Amino acid sequence: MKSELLSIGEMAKINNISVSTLRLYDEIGLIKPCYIDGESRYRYYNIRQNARLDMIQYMKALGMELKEIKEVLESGDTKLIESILIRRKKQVKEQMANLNLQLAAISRTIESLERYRKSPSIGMITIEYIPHRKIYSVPTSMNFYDYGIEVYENELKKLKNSLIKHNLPQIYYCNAGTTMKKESFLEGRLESDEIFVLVDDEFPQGENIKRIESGMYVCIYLDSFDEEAEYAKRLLEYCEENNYKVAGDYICEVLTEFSVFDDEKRGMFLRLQVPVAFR
Amino acid sequence: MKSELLSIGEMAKINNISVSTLRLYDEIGLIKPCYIDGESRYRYYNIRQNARLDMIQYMKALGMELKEIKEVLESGDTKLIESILIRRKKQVKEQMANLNLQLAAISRTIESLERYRKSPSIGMITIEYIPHRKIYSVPTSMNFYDYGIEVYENELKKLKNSLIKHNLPQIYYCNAGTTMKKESFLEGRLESDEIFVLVDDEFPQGENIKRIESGMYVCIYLDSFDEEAEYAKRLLEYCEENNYKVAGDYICEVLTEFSVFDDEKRGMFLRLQVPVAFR
DNA sequence: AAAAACTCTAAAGCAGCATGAGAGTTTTGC
DNA sequence: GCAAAACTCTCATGCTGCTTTAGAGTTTTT
Repeated sequence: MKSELLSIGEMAKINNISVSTLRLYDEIGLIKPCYIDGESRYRYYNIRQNARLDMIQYMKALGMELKEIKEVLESGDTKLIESILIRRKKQVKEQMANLNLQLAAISRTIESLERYRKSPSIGMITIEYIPHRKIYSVPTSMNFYDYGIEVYENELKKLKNSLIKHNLPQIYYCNAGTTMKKESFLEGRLESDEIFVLVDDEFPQGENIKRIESGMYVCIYLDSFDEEAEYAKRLLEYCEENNYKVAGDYICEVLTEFSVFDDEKRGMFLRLQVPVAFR
Repeated sequence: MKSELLSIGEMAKINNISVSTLRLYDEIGLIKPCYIDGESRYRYYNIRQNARLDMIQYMKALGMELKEIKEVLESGDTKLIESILIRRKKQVKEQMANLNLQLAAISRTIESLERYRKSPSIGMITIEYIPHRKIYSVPTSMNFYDYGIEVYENELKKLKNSLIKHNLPQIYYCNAGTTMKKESFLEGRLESDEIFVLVDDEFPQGENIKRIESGMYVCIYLDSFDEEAEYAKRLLEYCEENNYKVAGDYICEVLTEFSVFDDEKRGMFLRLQVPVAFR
């Protein structure tokens, strides 16, 4: 080895990069060794080439693609770098916004799982204070109680498409639910009114956003949509027996939904609820 | 087509997903069509399978890998989801931290390019107020002025390795520089003292971090290290002629470095500077 | 001179799809 | 009832930025 020349291994070491990466860069023409042995085909670099390699690593750290880097290095045009960087800046900002949403969603999901484990048993009736919530909702176009799960799935799709159409994050999708007018509930008629997803404060304001007021709710827990009718009836009976006055619309809330046990049925944990006033 | 069954295209459409993605999911066993025609091999789905597909999309939105999703769906274990999510949460936080650094670096670079275009011509002497700066520096172990660019490159590598060793972001690497003691400068001896990178307020505090005070500086601009000696001499002469008292150490600052024009030499834009006091 | 360390080329693998070719199937419109 | 349009099939390839592996050859160290 000549004293001024660095073998590929040495070059890799002092630049904290792998040998194969250097070979790749050679191949695509990002940085070519300054000398290649005619017989052995061994690559040799000059320490001055560090400058270029630094530049490459710097641009990479800015999130530029190798192709872009090559283009810039070949064109020698700082305007080009700038336009790429400005574009990149936008990208990064978008990514950050997405990651923020993701983080919030992950936290919600973890909480949701925790809640699932600590939750009361099926059929249990509780009286709870529930803080206010925000929902993104669309009215149901068919009463899915009259039909099967297929219609419910359809309505759910409509909700999702509405989110997509309005360019809204779909990541809230896990905490869904439906509402029913107080009157329908009191008269024992099952008539769906709206379908919704719970959203948090980070969710952009908009037309389909509503607030559900905080308050005391009578709740019953169950784990399948199939039994909603029966449990809703029990809920109503309980209110009547105890003379609780139903003070608002009925909500069927999906607390946790992890379809992990079955291919076709939603594996759920539900809470039916009505706000009550005491007298 | 049977009325309850959805073709792959329909299934794709209502779920806002591509046909090829569905085929992929089938292949890897994430979600299998509920019926496959024996002759045509056409895939048919049931609308109930939306639940599972939703779950998949939700988990994907949380940043989980398809492999992990499959594992979870097969095991049916909520603990597994949770452990994956907790891991994922850390990842996301790291990514956000990185993106923040990236964003700052991109902004710095864009500014740097702007400055490059608006900068005074080579050899021009200016008297400027320069705000305070923070640097990450290591002492030079050899006086690179006595040797060639190779030794400078070596010192630069040491600086970089020091950053890596202390697990610090390397993204500041573009704005480097060197210092020289006031005494050396005044006596016309070129003796390197430290090599540094400029860092901003987001940079973690640590042992090698120093503050360079704000103040009035006499500066001279140039575009190659090779001429530093000559321009430093001019700078000194200028101070003497005008009776400016040198008030601190000499700094050679790399304002912009884009080695785009040449494979081997650092294509630079430099500002030599000394703080001065007026009397 | 043998052993250890290094380097070469060429190919495959990774994730999560997208795209395309060429052949077969189902639906639509008249 | 039949052609055309639309859809679907399988299989293969490509994308990014590398990493890994295999098998063969070269340098350096002992």
